[in-house]
Amino acid sequence: MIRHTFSFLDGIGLRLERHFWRMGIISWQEFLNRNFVNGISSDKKEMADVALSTTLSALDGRDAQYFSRLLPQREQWRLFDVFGSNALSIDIETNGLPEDKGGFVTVVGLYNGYDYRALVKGIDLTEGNLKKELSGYSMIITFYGISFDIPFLSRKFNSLRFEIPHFDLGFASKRVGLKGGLKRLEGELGIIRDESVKGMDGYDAVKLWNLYRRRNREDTLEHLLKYNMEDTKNLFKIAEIIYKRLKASTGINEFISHS
DNA sequence: ACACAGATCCCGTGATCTTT
DNA sequence: AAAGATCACGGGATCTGTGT
Repeated sequence: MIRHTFSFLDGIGLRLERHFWRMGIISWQEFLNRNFVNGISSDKKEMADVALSTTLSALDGRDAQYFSRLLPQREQWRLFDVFGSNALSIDIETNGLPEDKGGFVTVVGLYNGYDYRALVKGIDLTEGNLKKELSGYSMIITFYGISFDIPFLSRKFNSLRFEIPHFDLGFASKRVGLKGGLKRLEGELGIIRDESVKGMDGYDAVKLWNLYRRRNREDTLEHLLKYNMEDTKNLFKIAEIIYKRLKASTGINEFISHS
């Protein structure tokens, strides 16, 4: 989808982008091949050509940081086809308190499509380990992580940087007409939760953590991790679905030759 | 070369939503 | 309860294409 995207260019919005598609300009290369493009002046065309060739080489180099700055948050989903194969879903649990009242991260769940990893406070949740686990990935997937998980982590672990594209399924799902939180979304998309964590929510995770700390019971921690794992893994499945729907909603599919 | 009309972008503001 | 992005909405600014 990123190769069909023009709306990051100066003075090009979503409308002009669609206009290009209608005229048969559906990729950067086709834009570059033309000397004139209906809808923009030749001055603008030249500027766009320069910008596009820079972007083209950034794509060749799979420069995730470049693209995270290029696209506004709400359009970062367009990078999923290029960076999704090297993406990491993130879901944190906390002790439930506001940060200025002693709130802290208890669990950071990470899933790259193959392996699930959980860093647990008091065991292996350290800034260094987090950095190690995050490094090398090109995209992060969260559910409203933009307003919760990522700022929370950033403030607790000062040196962490999330300078890669962020596919936030909370806002994305809303855009394709799906309402509600993660659990409800799973239900609507037919994603089944494991019996042991069915009906649980974030507050249950808080209670499980407190139980684990007070009674030091390993099985409560395992239960908490199981819950977090379901959340984290499901983000990946949902990302695939939402990406397809978002792409379809742009109308681009009508202009891509079916072969 | 110039002016106009319509298209499009862009920048507030305030309300809304979900996360633990 | 706090944070952050988005949406809807509207008005102002800018650009494009057309006609004279």
